Formats: sequence, C-alpha cells, structure tokens
Amino acid sequence: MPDTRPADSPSLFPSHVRVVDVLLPVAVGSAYSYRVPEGIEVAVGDIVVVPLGTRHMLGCVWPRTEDPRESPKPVDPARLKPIQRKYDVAPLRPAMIAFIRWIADYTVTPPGMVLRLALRHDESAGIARERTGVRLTERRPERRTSARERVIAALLDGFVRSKSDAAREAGVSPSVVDGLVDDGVLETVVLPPEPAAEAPDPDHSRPELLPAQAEAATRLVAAVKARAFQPFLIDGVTGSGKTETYFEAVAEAIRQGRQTLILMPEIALTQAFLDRFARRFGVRPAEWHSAVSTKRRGRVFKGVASGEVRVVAGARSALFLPFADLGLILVDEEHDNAYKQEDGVHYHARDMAVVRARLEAATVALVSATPSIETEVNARRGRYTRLALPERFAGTKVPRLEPIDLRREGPPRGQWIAPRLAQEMERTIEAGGQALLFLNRRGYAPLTLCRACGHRIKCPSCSSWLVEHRFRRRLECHQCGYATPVPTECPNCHEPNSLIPCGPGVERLHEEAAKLMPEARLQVLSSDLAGGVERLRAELKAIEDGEVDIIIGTQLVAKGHNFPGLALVGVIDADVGLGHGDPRAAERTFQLLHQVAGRAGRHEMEGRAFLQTYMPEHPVMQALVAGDRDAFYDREIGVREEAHLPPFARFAALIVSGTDPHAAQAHARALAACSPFTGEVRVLGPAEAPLALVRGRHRYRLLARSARLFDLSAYVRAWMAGAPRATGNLRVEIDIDPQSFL
DNA sequence: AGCACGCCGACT
DNA sequence: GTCGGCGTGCTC
Repeated sequence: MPDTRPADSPSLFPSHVRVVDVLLPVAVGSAYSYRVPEGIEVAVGDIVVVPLGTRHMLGCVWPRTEDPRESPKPVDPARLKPIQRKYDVAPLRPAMIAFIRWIADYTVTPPGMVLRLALRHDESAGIARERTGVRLTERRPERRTSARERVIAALLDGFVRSKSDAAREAGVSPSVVDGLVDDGVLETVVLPPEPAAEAPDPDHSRPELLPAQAEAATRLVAAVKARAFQPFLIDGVTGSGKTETYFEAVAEAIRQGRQTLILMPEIALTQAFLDRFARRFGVRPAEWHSAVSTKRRGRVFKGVASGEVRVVAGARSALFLPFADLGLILVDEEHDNAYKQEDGVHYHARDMAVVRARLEAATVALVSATPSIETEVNARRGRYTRLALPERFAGTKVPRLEPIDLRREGPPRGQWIAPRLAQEMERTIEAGGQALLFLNRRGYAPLTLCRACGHRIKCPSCSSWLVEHRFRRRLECHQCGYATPVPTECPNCHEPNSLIPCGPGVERLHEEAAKLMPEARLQVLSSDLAGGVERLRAELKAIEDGEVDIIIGTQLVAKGHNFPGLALVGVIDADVGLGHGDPRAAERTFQLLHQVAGRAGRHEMEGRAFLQTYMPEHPVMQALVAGDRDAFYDREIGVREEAHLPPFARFAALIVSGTDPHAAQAHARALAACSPFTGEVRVLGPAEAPLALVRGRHRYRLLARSARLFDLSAYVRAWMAGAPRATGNLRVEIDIDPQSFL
C-alpha cells in the first residue's frame, strides 16, 4: 500500500499525486517527500533510490509521525522529485524503524545519521552476480585433445560444477572449458546463489554441562522459547564455560527458527571462538566486521535480511543489520569499552543491544567475568536476571595473585622487572611453563626527554607525547598517527645526544627480559605488530605450540586469547590509570588485571600472577589479591552512589572543538551561558577536554548532570535548539553517557 | 554527509 | 588575469 496523503487534508497536492516521505542517510533533521511515479508501488520500510541534489542515493520510506521533528514541512508540489526505483532488498521492519528512531532520540543525532549505520554498507544493495556452472551433454567434440579428454572424464559423473572447479579438477586452464561450451559438449547451467552461511545444526555436538551451567542454560532456553524480551547477565569466572552455556540458548533460537546475534569487542582476533562455534554447531557463524570482504558482507547482509543466515558473530556495527526475526542477542565481554562508539553517532553497543532486544521481543544476555558497574547494578536491582557460573572446570584453578610492592622490592633504576618477578619467571621457564609480562604501552618508551634543557617531545598537532618505536626508528603519536625519525639532537636547545627515553614500553621490556634471560625465547605481542593480523595469528599459534617462553604483551593479550602453557603472569605497572582522579579507572583496572591474571593456569599448571604496584593497599589491589570480587563491586558501587556518578546519575558531554583555541573556548562558554535553567540539571564547565588537542583541534568540554530518571536527551535537544550555531570550523559533538566523566 | 556556490590569496 | 583554499547553505 502506498502511503498517500489523506484526501481530506488541506494539502497542496492533487489527490491523485502519490507522495511518500523518505528518510535519507544524511545529516538532515527530517525525512523528505517524494512523488511516487506510476507503475511503482512502495510501502513503509522499503528501500528506494531517490535523487538528492545532484546525486542519487538510497533511502528508506519512512512512516509519518505526529512528531514535528521528523515530518517534513509541506513543500511546493512542483519541487517534488520522483522516486527513481525500488531497491531489491528486504524492507526495514517496523522494529528496525523503531530502533533507528530510538537511537536518534537518545543520542540526540539526526535520524538520517542513524539510518546511515544501517544502510552504509553500499554492498547491501549490490546485486549478487549470477553464478553459472557447466554440465556434460551428449555431444562429443570433433577435435579431441588430451586436455579436452580430461575435462570430459572429470565431468562424466553428470554433476554440475562451476567453470573454475571443472578446470581445476581436470588440471586444465579455464579456456579449455570455454572451448567445450562453445562446441556444445558442455552446457551452462544457472547455479543457486551461494549461501551466505551454512545452516548451523543445534544438535551437532551437545556438550556435558556442569550443574551451574545446565541450570543457567535451562533458564536461557526457557526465555528464548517464551519469545519475549528478557535481559540476563551471565556472570561467570574465567574458565567456567560461559560460552558453552549460551550456546544452548543459540541452539534453542535455531530450533525456534529465530536468528541470533553474538556481539564481540575484538572480532579480528576471534578465530578461536569461530572454531568453537563450529565444533558445537557443525559450521561457523556468519561474520560481520570491517575485515570481512565487501562481497562477503553483501551476501551476509542479504542473508540476514531474508532470514537465511541464522547466526551472526560481529563487531558493534552488526547491531544495525536488518534481521528478519531476531530472537537472541549475546554481548560477549560486555564490560569492554570497545563497545562504545566515540565518533559519529555516539552509542554504546551494549546498551543499544538491550534496546534492540526489547523492540524485537528477544532474549538478551550480557556476558562477563567482570561486569561493568552499570550492568552489575542492573543485576543487583533485578532489572537483569543474573545467571552465576561460579565453578571452574575440573583441573583448572584460579591463579594465585601476589602483589610486589615497588616501594620496597622494586627493580634498580632504569629497569622494570622486580627481582622477585625475574626469579619466578626463571623458575617457571625451567619447569617448562610460559610466562607473560603485561604492559599496556606500545613502543619502546612513552616519553623522550632532553637531559640538557628538560624539553619533552610532543606531537605537533596533539597534546600528547611522542612515543619512541625503536624497532621502526621513529617517534610516533598514538593519537593521530604522526611519525618522525628519532632526532639526534634536542629540537628545542639543539644539544646533541641529549635525548633520553623515559619509562617503559613493551619493546623496552623485551630488551630487559632478553638481558635477564638470554636463553629464553621471547615474543612481543601488540596491535601494531609488523605483519598485521596474519602475523599475529601465526605468533599466537607459535605460542600455543610452546615455541615461546616469555610473551610480552599489551592489552591485546588480555582479550580472549587462550595460552594453554601459561603458568605465570607479571603485571609490570598495575597502577596505570589509578590515582589520576578518573572515577572509572578503578573499574577498568580491576577488569583488565582480573582478565590478564586469569590467563594464567587455565590448564594443567597452577597459575600465579604478580602485580607490581606502588599502592598494594589500594582497594583494587586488595580485592584482586584476596580474590574478593564482591568486595570490589560493593565498594565501587558505594563510591559511585555517594558521588552521584553513573549509574546513579546521568551525564551528557558536549565537546566543542576548533583549530582556534580561543574561538572554541568562547563558543563553549556561549553554550554554557544559554543552557536552559532547571533545578534538575547541573551544567559543569567548560573545561579543557581530557584530550585537549587532537589532530590540531582544541577541545573544550561541558558536562550536564541529572538524576538517573531525568530525560537528559530531551534536555540537550532543547538546549541545542536555542543555542548559537557553531560557525567557522567549530564543531559540537554530543555524547550522551560519556565513558569519561572526570 | 556531500556537493555547489561564493569569496579571498598565490601562481601558470 | 584564474586556480583553489575553505566557509556557508541546501538538498524534497
């Protein structure tokens, strides 16, 4: 049914002119109206091609609302342009339209920008090329050659093969096959389109579950069966089998004929997860992330929309796929901050997953061994049902954690591995185990200092130090990517040979470890490893095969990878981030250290972990060493409540940036001055943003704080409506629920 | 978001 | 003289 204007409306349109609203994936406030030409039928949700200015783009036929923000103002009918054509993809379902609207509303972003997240994959529309195969006919060639004979022999079974397969099997070049087709010896046949993903089998290989797993699985399965919105927290210690547990829910969704979305923070490194899925269900799930080829993404997009793809494992962008019937969403490692999108539309994929599940009447489970404070509070309040998995599998023990007090037993100046840790490493390696040194700093040294004048080398366009990467012989900015050769004299006072590297990075730690243990085999693992993801996978494999004694890694090693031989973990600087007054630092530190320490001793050997710290009495260290998770959460939740911090209050951040610091600050002040007054919101700032200068843009930040149940999005929207426009190269970004509320 | 239009600085 | 930098405004 075309969505035509009611005949009785005092509209400018003659009643026979059919008009629909189309939302476009651009930053305009509302949908635009288009004429529907004869011979085209469109309905709400349809994806259409429309002209906009000088170009053509995809849009979605959008429902009319009472909301004046979304409805277009009446436009002169003479200016209406016609829809060009309907696009050959499944229409967006009402739940998806509602989801897009919800996010636009909540994040204070034009709905078109949110639609863009769902339509951005231009391959979504790409028409899958028809695949053809060849089959033997009754005819035989007049000219017979040995190559031709081989092709005929290979195809004698009568089955259809693709041209390239036929050529490969016969050991000939594809042109031989083409020649036989021309002679009528082979006929071409249209093949059915290649499936985007094989169908997973819910009963392929059902595992034995521990009692706690079985109990949790039963409840998840019941929720999936009920086909109603139900949120869970799967809260299980490392090695308790969270994945096996939620796989039972996936199996049930498959049996119900509904689809599953599994969100993961670091999808490029999840080979192991995909294999695990395949062992349980017989096939791998469809993958969705930036490293998947365009062509493949196009197939997955279509398969998801048609319902043929049953399970997608993906990064946060997979949340915007147009599922035909989504029954289950899993958010693995839900506490991971990679789920927060920090540019464009600022959304938190974990929270939006819960929203989407509600709109789809689906089950959603957040999964973590160290839940975010927000999720823990939701579980304690009963908003999320907690499914606890307290037991580890037989044969695996929780690693023993010990602090190393750097004030009393620290390493000599210029070194970073404490003598006790070095001893323990040696002992571990002698016993045939592996050791991991964890330091969350890439490169050789985080700061280069001039001994003569005290100058510290900074990035020319950011407010950050340049990090020395000795292997590449460069200083690099980790903020913007700026790189320059390591200078031989101080850029400030020009004193030669006066520059000294300060502090450790993983490269420097590698140097020190190699000196301490010259016999040991070492491997550095960080995200900037030369050779990219391929090389990384190879190194991980080598470690798994026991070809490495000491692993030196950044937080990459904390995330999701399993090292069976790992018996000892040394955290070089357990205090990173603590003591800077960032209220989220304690939580992040706890999660990261818990995760890193948990890497040790997942298998035969008893694991040990050492935390090098200047504050062993800090509650985070105490809770980690005592293995008392609840103590950490109790305390941290108490701190948040008392200080009126999330989730007991809400924040919105406005970041004003521009190349001219004075202009940026002035605009930030002007915004502060025009914030609508209400007793329920406090506006703080402007102050320099945590990263005061990025890529040559100076940043100032305003924070608005309200009570938990206040509609802060509506407040910010009203505020922006009455605010002076940003002019010149000034930009204002809105971040609802910012990660940092320092 | 793109893209065109328009207004000011250094070059064939 | 115009090429092109970016700032501004519009797209049904």
